[in-house]
Amino acid sequence: MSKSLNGQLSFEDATDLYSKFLKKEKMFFTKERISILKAVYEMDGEHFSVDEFLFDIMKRDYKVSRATVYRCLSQLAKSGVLVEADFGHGHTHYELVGHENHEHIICKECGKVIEVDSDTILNAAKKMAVQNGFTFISHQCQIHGVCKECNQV
Amino acid sequence: MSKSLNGQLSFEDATDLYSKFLKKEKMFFTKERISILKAVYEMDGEHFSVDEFLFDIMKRDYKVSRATVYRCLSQLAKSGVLVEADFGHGHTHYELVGHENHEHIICKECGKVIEVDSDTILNAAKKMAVQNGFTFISHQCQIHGVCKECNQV
DNA sequence: CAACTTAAAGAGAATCTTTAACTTTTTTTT
DNA sequence: AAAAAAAAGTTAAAGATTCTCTTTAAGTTG
Repeated sequence: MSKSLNGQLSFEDATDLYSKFLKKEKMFFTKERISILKAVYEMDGEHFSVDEFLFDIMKRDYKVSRATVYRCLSQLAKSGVLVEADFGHGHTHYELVGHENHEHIICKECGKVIEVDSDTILNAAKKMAVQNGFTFISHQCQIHGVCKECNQV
Repeated sequence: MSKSLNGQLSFEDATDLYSKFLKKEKMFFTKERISILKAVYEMDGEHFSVDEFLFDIMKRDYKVSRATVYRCLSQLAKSGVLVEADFGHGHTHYELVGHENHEHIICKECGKVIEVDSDTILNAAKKMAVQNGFTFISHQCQIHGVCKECNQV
């Protein structure tokens, strides 16, 4: 499976992963599901909430219902295309699998989220999982702090 | 500030932290707030949801309303007594500040959560924050996987 | 390809968690 | 003890997500 230059999962590979998942679950690759996967790739930014996604989907004139979006994004997460992330904002965020090892630094003041990579943390996480008898799927790390701008105020 | 043997914040220190926070915010240390702090220390297990907490509080015959519990737990988190954690179960969990550096390994199948310590991850998280211009407050790391029991099925 | 069977989409209600608004009670201050 | 302020209780509301039910679309079979 190839990765695009910036490390993010390519659309082709995503399609592949998703369709394999659907096949395994005896589900079908419907036109709505295709639309949603496409729309995911048309999102800008590293992560999005379901609401942001719905807003975007409306702009792009895809006609898919709220419930279907929820169902499909959850399937995409199970397929290994998306990762669910929680920044403590009261709702789930999704992001494309890609740089497998990125962490989020979240400003407690303004809510800003930036992403960083850490092989150290990824490897440590994998090791911990194995040591405790788990098969490793993914990890997420949120670092809470106060950003430079908010500190200056 | 002393820590108890297992590294967890002692009740006295917690009381101290909370009362300092309340003073700073010009709020008072009411009997309900005392009850809730006590009840937090009477919880068993490393982490609890608000619902589990409310259930426990009823068992122990503390008479505090749902809203007050929500308000107070949030204050305790701001005071540095509790830490908010999200395991993707749809609601917030709280846990006592203590082993500052523990991570959660969560089974995707059965939802079981176990805790592990990692200095490596803590230090890496601190370093990342500083490198990106943030003052470090805390970090949380969730490792998703499948536990031994679920893998055997 | 028409009839059948099954799955998925859509719509909206239901649920669950959390927050807000308002009223009553308790504290604090005078 | 009365007046003022804060917090607790209660209930309603909001927001996110899931569930249920009906309709529509997809595969399947004869």
